Amino acid sequence: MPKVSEQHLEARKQQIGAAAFQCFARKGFHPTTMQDICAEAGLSAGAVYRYFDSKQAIIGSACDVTQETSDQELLAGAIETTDTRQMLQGLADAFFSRLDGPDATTQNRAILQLWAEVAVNDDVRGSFKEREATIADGMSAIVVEAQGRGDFEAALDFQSVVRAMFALYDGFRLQKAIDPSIPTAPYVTVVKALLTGSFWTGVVPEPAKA
Amino acid sequence: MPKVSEQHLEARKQQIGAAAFQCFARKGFHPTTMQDICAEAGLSAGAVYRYFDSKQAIIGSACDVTQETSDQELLAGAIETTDTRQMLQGLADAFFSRLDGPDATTQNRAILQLWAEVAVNDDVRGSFKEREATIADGMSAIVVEAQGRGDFEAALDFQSVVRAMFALYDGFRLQKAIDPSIPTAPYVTVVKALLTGSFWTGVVPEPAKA
Amino acid sequence: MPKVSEQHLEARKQQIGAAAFQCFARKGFHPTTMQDICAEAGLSAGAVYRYFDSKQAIIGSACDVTQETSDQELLAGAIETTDTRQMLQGLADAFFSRLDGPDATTQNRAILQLWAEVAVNDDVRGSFKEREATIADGMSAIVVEAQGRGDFEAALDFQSVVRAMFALYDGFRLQKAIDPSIPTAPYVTVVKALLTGSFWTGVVPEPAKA
Amino acid sequence: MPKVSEQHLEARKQQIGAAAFQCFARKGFHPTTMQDICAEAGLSAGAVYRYFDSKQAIIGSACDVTQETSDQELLAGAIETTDTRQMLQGLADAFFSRLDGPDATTQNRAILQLWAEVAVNDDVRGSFKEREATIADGMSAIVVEAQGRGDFEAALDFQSVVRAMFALYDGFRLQKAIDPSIPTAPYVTVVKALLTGSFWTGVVPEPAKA
DNA sequence: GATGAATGAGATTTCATTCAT
DNA sequence: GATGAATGAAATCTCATTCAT
Repeated sequence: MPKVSEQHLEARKQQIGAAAFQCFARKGFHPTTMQDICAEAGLSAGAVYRYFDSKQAIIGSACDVTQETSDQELLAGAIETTDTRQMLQGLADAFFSRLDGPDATTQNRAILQLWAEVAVNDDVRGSFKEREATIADGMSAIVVEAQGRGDFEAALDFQSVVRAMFALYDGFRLQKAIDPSIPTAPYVTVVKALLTGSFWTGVVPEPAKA
Repeated sequence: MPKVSEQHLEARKQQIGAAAFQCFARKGFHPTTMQDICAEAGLSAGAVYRYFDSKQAIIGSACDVTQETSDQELLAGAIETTDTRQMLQGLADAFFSRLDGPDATTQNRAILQLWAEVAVNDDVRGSFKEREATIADGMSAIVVEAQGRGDFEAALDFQSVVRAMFALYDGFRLQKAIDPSIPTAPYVTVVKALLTGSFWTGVVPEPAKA
Repeated sequence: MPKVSEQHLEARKQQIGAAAFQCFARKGFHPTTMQDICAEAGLSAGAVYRYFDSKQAIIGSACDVTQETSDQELLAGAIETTDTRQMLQGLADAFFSRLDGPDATTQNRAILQLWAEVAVNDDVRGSFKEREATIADGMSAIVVEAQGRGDFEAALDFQSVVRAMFALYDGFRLQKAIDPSIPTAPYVTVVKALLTGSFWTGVVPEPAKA
Repeated sequence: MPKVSEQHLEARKQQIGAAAFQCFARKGFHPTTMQDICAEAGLSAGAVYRYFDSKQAIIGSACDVTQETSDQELLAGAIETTDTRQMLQGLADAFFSRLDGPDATTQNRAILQLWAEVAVNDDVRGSFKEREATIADGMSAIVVEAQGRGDFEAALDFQSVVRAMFALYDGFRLQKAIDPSIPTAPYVTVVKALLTGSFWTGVVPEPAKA
């Protein structure tokens, strides 16, 4: 009966992964002990090791899980919208709404751990960059499109524009990880204003090349 | 002659702190062993423990050192400029130039470690938040001023504006920590464009409530 | 089946405690290393720490174990005897016979370590005094009884009489700890003589208050 | 000028020895660190090592110092008294008065440490036994004399009698080390009573072999 | 002679991992 | 499949001792 086994195996991995995730968000990867994970998962050490080869493997798995996989879908939906402003606002709402969920703080803190690990651990950096690249590609397409439509200044490096969008998201996530009481809504308003031209209300000089 | 001793003590602390900083940027706080730090500092374990009570103390010290203290000066200089655009551009140049220094990558990676630790370790969170608050206050003054001058949309929550500025900085730092080859200049151009109204070139709707 | 586990746990604690006891008697508490104890117990460091939280805990446990618990029974038996002389002789035989057992020297040396520790370590002093008090109470009852019967000089402070009895026991134990070859029997004879009036054979003056 | 040097050297040794003694009484030999001793003596580590080769040497020296050297004189004085009772009372007063001096507790606790060490450390055992033997010899002479005079039961093993006297002294010292509040006077009364026949007031049987 | 910074061996303790049951 | 006792390498930290100044 490989089906049952398969399912069971997947379920257990899930269970252990979720437990580990909690622990990691709470204490960080390295201070978390296997005992912590076992206790959180309600399993014995032996059991955990049946499903994961090592603590590193659990960390690796947690790193993979950490990044939302639905990013793609959000982007795919967005690109069909041809009104740039509307699309940006939709995207912003979609992305930032994830920072207000019930376990957003857990998520955010775990992601901080992930970033720190990625900066330092070659094993997880690879897949991290890959995933980032995928989303970045999706965003790039959107940015280029908007530039084509004449909504974003065409002279700007589109990759840097994508980076700025990422930064506005991740940088805020960082702040909420450290202080979860920060309200999301007014921040999103500012982000929308920045991206859609209602932030700066002063004089705008003639384009560089006049 | 306590002067000599005092100076020596400070110098050694500096030396050990710098060594630890390197290690932390390279491996993270917890995977770094005292041996690593001793080797990097060229000292024996006993010597290191004459200057720091524990590894935790070294981490704490590194966390304090990590944040640039010159932020204040930059802001102090900026607030005297009354041309908002010019001021923002100056600020952006000043801040972002720090991400291209010779050991910027070390700095950036160490800061990732710091963020991760702050999210998880009450002992370092306190002083971290304090320092952040100080800078945030400086920025707030600038933002409020700019809103007063009619350069930033007055309806925007000024705290959120500050957060967005932080995010644009820290979020990019995160990216450079993970991939140091990213060029800073085009990103700074985008940031300036965002903040000074030359990013969005499409139609700008009438203010929400006209 | 918690029974097995419970029993196992107790057995292991016993085993480790006994091993530690040997080591302590051989080298003293502080010069004994955990390695010594592990080796004596035939266990790894990790195993030992599953049953005791720290070396201090092992010392504490050894201190508790060190004092014979059967003292009470001896005294309980004694108090039923109404012939003071016979009772004292029985008690002396019972107590001192313990100084000639196979591992009496180990015991004696361990007790020296205990005394030294008690004088210096608040943590173990408490329970030590408690246990001593219990035995002292038992002895006191006997002494008061004997005074009531007119066998011991009534004017003597009964607590000091008890102390003298303790001293005759512990002081000899001290000697045997240092030189185990000292024979017990002639010493016991002297003790009996002292307590039952056949030691001093010279003139006895009239009682103080004549 | 060897004289000055000699004197200086002796003075420093004294100073260090006294400091060490305090520390030992307070914490025991092994938990006492060289730093403790240096601090107590008001000297640097280097200075201490100029006068003592090692910590062991300091312990050894402390062990030598610990035992009162005036024992001999007391005994020498005593043996000239021909009234056994008077002599015993004088001896008891002389010896026990030492347990009430200002730093008697320090002394007592240090001696506990010494005993524990002697039981365990061959290096100090030798000189300890020697010194004990000297005093024991002095006491033996007194006891034999008293037996000759018909004051102590002649059938008793004189060495065991000496041991009993030691025990009454050391055993009480042990008690005072642990609880310094115990009063000495009533105890001495009991000791005198035991040794001079006024303790047991009941019927005394005929000598074993009549 | 004196200092006290430095050494480095060694002590205690933890924890990822294994394996007999 | 699951358990959890056992392992032992490795980490943090201490402290007796030395030696340049």
